[in-house]
Amino acid sequence: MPYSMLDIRAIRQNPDEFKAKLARKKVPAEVIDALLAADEAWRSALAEVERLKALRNSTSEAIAVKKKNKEDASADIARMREVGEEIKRLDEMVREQEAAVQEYLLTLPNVPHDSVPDGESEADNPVLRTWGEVPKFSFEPRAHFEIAEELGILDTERAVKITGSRFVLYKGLGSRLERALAAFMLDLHTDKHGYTEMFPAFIANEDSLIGTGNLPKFGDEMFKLEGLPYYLIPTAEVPLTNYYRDEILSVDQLPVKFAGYSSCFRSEAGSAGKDTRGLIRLHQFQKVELVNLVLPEESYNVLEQLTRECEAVLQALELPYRTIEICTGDLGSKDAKKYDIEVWLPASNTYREISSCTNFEDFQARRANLRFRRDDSSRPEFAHTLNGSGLAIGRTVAAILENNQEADGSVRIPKALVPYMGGIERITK
RNA sequence: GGAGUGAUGGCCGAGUAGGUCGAAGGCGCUCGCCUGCUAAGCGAGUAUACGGUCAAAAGCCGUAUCGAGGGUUCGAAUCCCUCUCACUCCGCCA
Repeated sequence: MPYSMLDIRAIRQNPDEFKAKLARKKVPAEVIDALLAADEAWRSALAEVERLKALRNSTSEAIAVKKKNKEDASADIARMREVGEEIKRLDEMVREQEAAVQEYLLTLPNVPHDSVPDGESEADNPVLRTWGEVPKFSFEPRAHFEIAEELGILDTERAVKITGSRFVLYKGLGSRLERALAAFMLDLHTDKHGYTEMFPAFIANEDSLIGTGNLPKFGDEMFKLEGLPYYLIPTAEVPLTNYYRDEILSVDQLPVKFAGYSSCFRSEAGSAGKDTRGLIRLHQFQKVELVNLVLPEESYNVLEQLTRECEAVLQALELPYRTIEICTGDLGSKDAKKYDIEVWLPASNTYREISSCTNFEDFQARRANLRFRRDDSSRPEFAHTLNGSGLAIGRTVAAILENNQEADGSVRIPKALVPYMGGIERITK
């Protein structure tokens, strides 16, 4: 039952190593000490209550024998009645201590991989590679939301009326473009990269969200259904990673490669005032997400491969991008190592995140109890999980509109997408 | 939403007047034997988690687990309560 993101036994054996590694994620050493103290208290209470339970079990057997032989067992029964009370009391203590240990383990962040560069913030993320030519315009490039409104393919005002701010409504060829991108990305990943297409429910339960690491810490980043233990998924990562939760896979089932299309819902708590216009930051956006479940020894190779698979989408769409490596100061709580892919957005004259590719190692697998067996006689091991956006569709739309805009306000459809647009090569007024 | 039935190990499936049941039996699987291929046959083995022991693994010891949680009891797969899920029928519905 004890799910944990970190291996408590490993922490017991090498507390200093964990303190040092977690210090890179700004976890004070005292937290590890407190965890170990709670763990010690839990284990000693557990040892005591198990000793009493063993006594009760053996005595109960003796009572059964005595009764069968018509002997008097009342002294044993009276004694066990007291032992039972003591067990009840100690069980309560064990429960409390175990909950305390779990609380620590569920809220501690993942350990960053040794290769992750040190850094304080996103400003310190090294650029790994840059692809494509940044377009030159003979005019002042306009923002995607201006282009889109003028072309009549996006209606933000009415979306606000219908729902509220940070929601949009695609219309006409805008809607078609969304649909075309989803289909194109899914086809690319299933046909070229060996993924299995998945279409999950957009609502997940609490166990699933604990499994991926969204709960208990990040509940306020999601929309919860009122009165129900359900949340709108913030990404298809949640259903896809939890697909094999509480299961033991055989080794020949690995690697698992799922490509899932879904809407993604985010409360965007704490982002007031940021990216308030356009398609960059919404409460709902669509995304094709890639999830990999792999052997531990392969996960870092797979991370490189996964990143290339996501980059392949931008290359096919002829959109300039760069790939950066996330430093310790910018690394997410769940992440062991992460690359971001950033697409060029001419209107803001900057690269903007359009995909994150992350290796969680066994962090999620522990929480989700997702294991595999190397062969029939070996013990189950935790798999490694990875995911990457391939890609966020709203931001891809924004990138196409801005990079492919023309002086007359029209927008070129990337060649690879034309078949998905029913042959339409250009969106005009 | 209404009525009913059910939930046991990888699968199927025994087991309710509480007692040595982690749980019969079968299937599957693994290893070995045997048969000049295959099939059949014979023998052995075949859950998970946690704690302890150990440098570690194996092994060994202990605890827990028969949908989940709680209760009764010296003792619960078996009795009681609550919940969840699945299936069937009715109603409703894209």
